Amino acid sequence: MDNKSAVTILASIAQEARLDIFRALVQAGSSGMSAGVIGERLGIPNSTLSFHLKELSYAGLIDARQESRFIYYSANYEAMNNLLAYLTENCCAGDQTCCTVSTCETTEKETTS
Amino acid sequence: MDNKSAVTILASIAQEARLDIFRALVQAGSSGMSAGVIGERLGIPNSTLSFHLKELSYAGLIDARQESRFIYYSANYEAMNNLLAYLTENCCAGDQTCCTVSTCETTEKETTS
DNA sequence: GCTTAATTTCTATATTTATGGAAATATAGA
DNA sequence: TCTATATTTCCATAAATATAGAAATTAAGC
Repeated sequence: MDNKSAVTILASIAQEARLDIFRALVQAGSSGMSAGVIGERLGIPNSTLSFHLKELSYAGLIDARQESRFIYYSANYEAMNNLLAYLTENCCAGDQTCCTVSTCETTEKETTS
Repeated sequence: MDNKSAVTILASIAQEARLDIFRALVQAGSSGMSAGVIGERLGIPNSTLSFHLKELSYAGLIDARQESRFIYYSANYEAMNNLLAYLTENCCAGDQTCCTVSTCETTEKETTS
């Protein structure tokens, strides 16, 4: 993760509608939600929603897959984790007890050991 | 944490110079850095730096304290943690093994149990 | 109260971003 | 191919944001 990528990702969720969309997808899990359902649920007009979905996709924070006539959008958890790791990198002057980098893996599951 | 607060915080670091500033302060620890040192280290003109520091302060992501003739800025780790928790809230449709919310406490230290 | 140094405010300009209606473009079933 | 539905693109407009020089302010030491 570099500065520019992080800024692109952060800008993609630094907007009320897009933050709502992203959080809904984070909570929806890997199956995601269709554009129509997202728009209906959050009360966002088609064209506006499409614009915002494109922003989030471009940043790499969400994925899209076509299924029948619908396009399903889902959170890219790996991208989210990379961003959080970048923000907290070398946190607190190396004090290990200060920062714990978050993890949120979909493919490989971790034990809390 | 609500949508608007999160957007304000995210917008405050969704900018190249400000992200650099914030990450430098995250890494600097609670002692922080003076405005002059930040500006010199990152090559940012006075007025531009002042503008960006104000944005970060307004969002609540950094704190300022006067010390002699200098103003020291430091990361507000609690605000950062709250943001990260908001982003990952109820992650992955309740799958506990998917998301682990990050923590980065300065005052109360956690054991990794 | 004067001087020096650190930081902020003022100002103007350039750039980017958000919005939503209308039209266009897919997609799949009949 | 025709039709219905889902989604995107086009477009114009409004609003917010980034930049940095110059001037102003603040704070400390003498």
